[in-house]
Amino acid sequence: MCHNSEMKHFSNARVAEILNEMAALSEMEGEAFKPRAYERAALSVEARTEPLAETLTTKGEKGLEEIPGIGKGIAAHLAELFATGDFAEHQRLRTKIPVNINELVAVEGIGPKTVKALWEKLKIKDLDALEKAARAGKLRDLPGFGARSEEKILKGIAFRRSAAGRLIIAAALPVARLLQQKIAAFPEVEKVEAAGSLRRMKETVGDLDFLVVSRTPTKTFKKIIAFPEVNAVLAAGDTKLSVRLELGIDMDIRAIPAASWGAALNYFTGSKTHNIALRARALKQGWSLNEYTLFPTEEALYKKLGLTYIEPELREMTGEIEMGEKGTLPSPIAYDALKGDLQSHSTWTDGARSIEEMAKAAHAAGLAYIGITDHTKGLAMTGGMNEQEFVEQAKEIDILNKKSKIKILKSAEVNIKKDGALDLADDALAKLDYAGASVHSHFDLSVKEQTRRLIRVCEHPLIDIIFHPTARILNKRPSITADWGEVFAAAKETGTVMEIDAAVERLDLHDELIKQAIGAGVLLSIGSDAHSPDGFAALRFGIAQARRGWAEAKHIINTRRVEEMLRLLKRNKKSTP
DNA sequence: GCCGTTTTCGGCCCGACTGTTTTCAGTCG
Repeated sequence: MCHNSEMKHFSNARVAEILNEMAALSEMEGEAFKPRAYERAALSVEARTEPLAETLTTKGEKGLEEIPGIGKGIAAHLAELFATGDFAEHQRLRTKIPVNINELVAVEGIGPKTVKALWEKLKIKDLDALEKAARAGKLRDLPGFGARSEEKILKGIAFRRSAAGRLIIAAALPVARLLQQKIAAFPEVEKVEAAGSLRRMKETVGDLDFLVVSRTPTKTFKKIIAFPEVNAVLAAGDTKLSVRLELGIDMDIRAIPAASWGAALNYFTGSKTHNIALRARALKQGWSLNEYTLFPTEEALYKKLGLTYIEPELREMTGEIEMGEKGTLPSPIAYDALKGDLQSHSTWTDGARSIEEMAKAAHAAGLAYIGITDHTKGLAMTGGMNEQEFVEQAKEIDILNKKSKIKILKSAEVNIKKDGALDLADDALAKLDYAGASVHSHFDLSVKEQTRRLIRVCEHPLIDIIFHPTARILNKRPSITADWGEVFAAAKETGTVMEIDAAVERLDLHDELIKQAIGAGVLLSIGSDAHSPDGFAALRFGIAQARRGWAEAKHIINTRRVEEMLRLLKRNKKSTP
């Protein structure tokens, strides 16, 4: 039995990391099914809001077993982890191959088998050693490796490094909220807020910036230092505390007087270039703006500057000041504006839950309709469906729609082949309520080929939406390169909708391209890309990205009721003369 | 290692693509 006081601290994110490491380790062992089991468990843990430590304390191992993907085996491992700081099976496998697996497999194109070979033949443990070996041309001696593999790996490392130290917003936000709650609960604390890129809902954040109004700041700092989430103290003064979080990023906390809350919040929210422009504007008006200027609210600050209030997501110096001056800023889409979700998956392919369960979860998330967009046959890895299977799925959806509280739409995520052709026959596409298509391979075609490929999809009369258009994976795979001006022009011309995929590791389209697409007159959709009921929570991040791209509700088709949304789709429009 | 209104044991893992290969291993969502 473990008692709470003796329990080691592990956040859900950290547990998920360890489970993913177990997946890789058992993959190296040549296990066929265990890796998938560990991966599923990791996904499940990552998506959970309640800390596992709490589940374990209140409900014991049985409570852990209730989590989908966690059974007796993993529950026992986790109980051991929380009690002792590690578990025997993990230690046993790690001793065999003592390398930084998560760091290595994060490089695109490197998987567990490669990691194993790298360790056994070259004793490569981490990214630095891998880079050195690749530069020295040592990798090409390994079986199955050549000069091109080295090149590819070096490219992967470079991309990985350029992203290092930044967390995707979905990983940072829950921890920030938790820390905020804990600090807010201190009796001497009057106010606490997270500022910085997190408040601007940037796709990745490099650190957390907190502002706090406290009667006894040093006392507050002391208590923060004692948080289990804090790994090390970098600096601790009277007004500023800087710590390294277990999360892998730093956190700065600044104690400020309540009277300058607005100015400080504004200053520490950024962006830097936005702030510089505000300060220059103040100087022009004959006064000086800094974080200590006496503005209790941001609203008062913007008003004094002669600007309409500018939402944090818009503060990236892309014209917001000029428009704030003229009062022509867009009203960004509200966080509760979506009436439906247009991309989700079920057990028919790689989703974790049935259509019925996904529909129920979408309803619980406040949606009125949901599109089921399971994969097509070309993506065999996901169990992609053929034409006949779509017919069968349609029957199930018809039956569910008779009793479902929300409208379930028949759709598909059709795979786009190298040349822009699709892997599902037109007559199958015609039977759907709408169809989306997306790129899952051939990421590095030339700009010309990639552009032509996407335009060809736009020109298909039965593809209504292009899902995750750039195919990027945050911190892992760069966007495909295409002439987006040309692609958006074709989308506008053909009435093809571009998606903002809200999946936390995608956020695709991203802010800049969203703005460009809107400028080109293209309509957008926001899709959760949910593979489980938890997946709908991601919609929030898609909306944030839309706001950062200056999208208003009118630009996003699924802010409309289902009939109205469907009328906007290419397939339901009368052909223009 | 998980899961079960077809199963508490035997299913799960489907195939395209890449880079290296003369027949295949590894990655990917």
